[in-house]
Amino acid sequence: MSVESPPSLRNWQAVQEEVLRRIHARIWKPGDLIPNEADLALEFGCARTTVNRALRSVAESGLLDRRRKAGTRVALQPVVRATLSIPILRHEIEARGHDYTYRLVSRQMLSAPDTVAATLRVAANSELLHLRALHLADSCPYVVEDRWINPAVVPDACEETFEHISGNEWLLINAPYTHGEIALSADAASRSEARELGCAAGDAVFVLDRLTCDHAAAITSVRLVFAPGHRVQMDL
Amino acid sequence: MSVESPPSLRNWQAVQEEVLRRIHARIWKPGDLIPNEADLALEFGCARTTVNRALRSVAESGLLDRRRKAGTRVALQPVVRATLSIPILRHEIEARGHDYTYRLVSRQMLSAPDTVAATLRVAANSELLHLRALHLADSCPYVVEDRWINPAVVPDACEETFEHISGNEWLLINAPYTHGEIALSADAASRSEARELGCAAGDAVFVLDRLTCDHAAAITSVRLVFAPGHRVQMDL
DNA sequence: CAGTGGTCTAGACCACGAT
DNA sequence: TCGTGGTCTAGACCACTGA
Repeated sequence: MSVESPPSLRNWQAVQEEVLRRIHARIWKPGDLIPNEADLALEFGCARTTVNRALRSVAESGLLDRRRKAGTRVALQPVVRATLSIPILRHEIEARGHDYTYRLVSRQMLSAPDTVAATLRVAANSELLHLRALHLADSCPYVVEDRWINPAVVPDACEETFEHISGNEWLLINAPYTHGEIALSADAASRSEARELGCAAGDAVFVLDRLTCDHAAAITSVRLVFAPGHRVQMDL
Repeated sequence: MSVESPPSLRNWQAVQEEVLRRIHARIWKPGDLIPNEADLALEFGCARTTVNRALRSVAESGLLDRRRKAGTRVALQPVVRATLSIPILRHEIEARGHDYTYRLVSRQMLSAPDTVAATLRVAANSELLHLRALHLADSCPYVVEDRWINPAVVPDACEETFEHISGNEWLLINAPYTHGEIALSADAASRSEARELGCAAGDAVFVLDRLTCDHAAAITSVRLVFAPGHRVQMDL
């Protein structure tokens, strides 16, 4: 008597695909309440756990809204989420098939300028380690790295010359962080950046500012200024 | 006789925290092989499933490398991953506490220029719907939207005037996609962009190019040119 | 081949939160 | 209050892949 008895979907990926198909085919429309996990498990012929895994995965991608008791709804306005992978600069350059060169421009202990002190949440005029370096791809300037390191958090950094390894790479290996912030923007190249990157002052450059922290303490802040034409790619 | 009997970690978040703590405290160093799931389950006093959930979660964040038979290792060079949320422009502006205004600049069926045809993977000279619009925050230009829509995939778009709803919002609601690509870059504002954004030609502007597809078919490509000073923020 | 992670199951209890 | 998703469990089988 049953109207249908489709082949069982026995793994969570198959369930996920079917769910995506239904959303996509508008069988479940934006805003619609979809059946609960137990019912879907019955329909699909699998355990509720499996349905849960599939729905959780779809929800993480933003297409479903799930709330206890309220049930699961197709998202009304799916928020586009894209994951940006930011490899170590050397790897990024080598992965593009270029030769990587690193050149340290300067390394000094400096009294923190106000803006930097505020960003790193240290007292004004604290002594910080400042690095400026250039990363090159096939001998062409690729990015300028301008970095402040908080020696109170990573004292070992003061022992490192940074002549043969970049702050970027050294810190990623030696200073695990718990959280941080990234900001992307476009800016006009300053005179010094232009000189280092081999472009004209005022040229539009892609800028990445990053702050990484270990619990409450700021480890380092960095400003990466990429040569004109740089693109960051992501998949949806 | 047992050397230790720490309180059980009974949920996967607690296990995850302990794992992160050990990585962070260098108890498990980069490159180290960590105990297998069964052993950890024993140690933590929970089911292997729970350990699996925790380790999978940490691995997704990039701090662990997991391979069958080879076991789980602390990542040698953790790749930084950050998730970028790209809301509907109207929501983005309203979320910042500004009044949102939308202004359609032009809407025409046009023969696809070569570069656009290549991007959307349609025949050269195909008829495409082209939109150009301005999104304003508190009456200040915020972003220029320049969009090409493939009517073969979303025929309904031809019925829409786009005078009161942006392509950005209409498509997100009416044209579910399966995948896509995003590219971020910095560019110099063109003469027309500068006029529309109220800045000077050549000013550095942040640009987001996006292509969204439904299976094999390209739905739309869009170029968003943000007013100077725009920043995109992400958390780590 | 054998050890590891990947997954499924059936059942259970719990936390949240809409009503 | 009580239905829903969130999670844990113990056990099982499987897929991959290093040795």
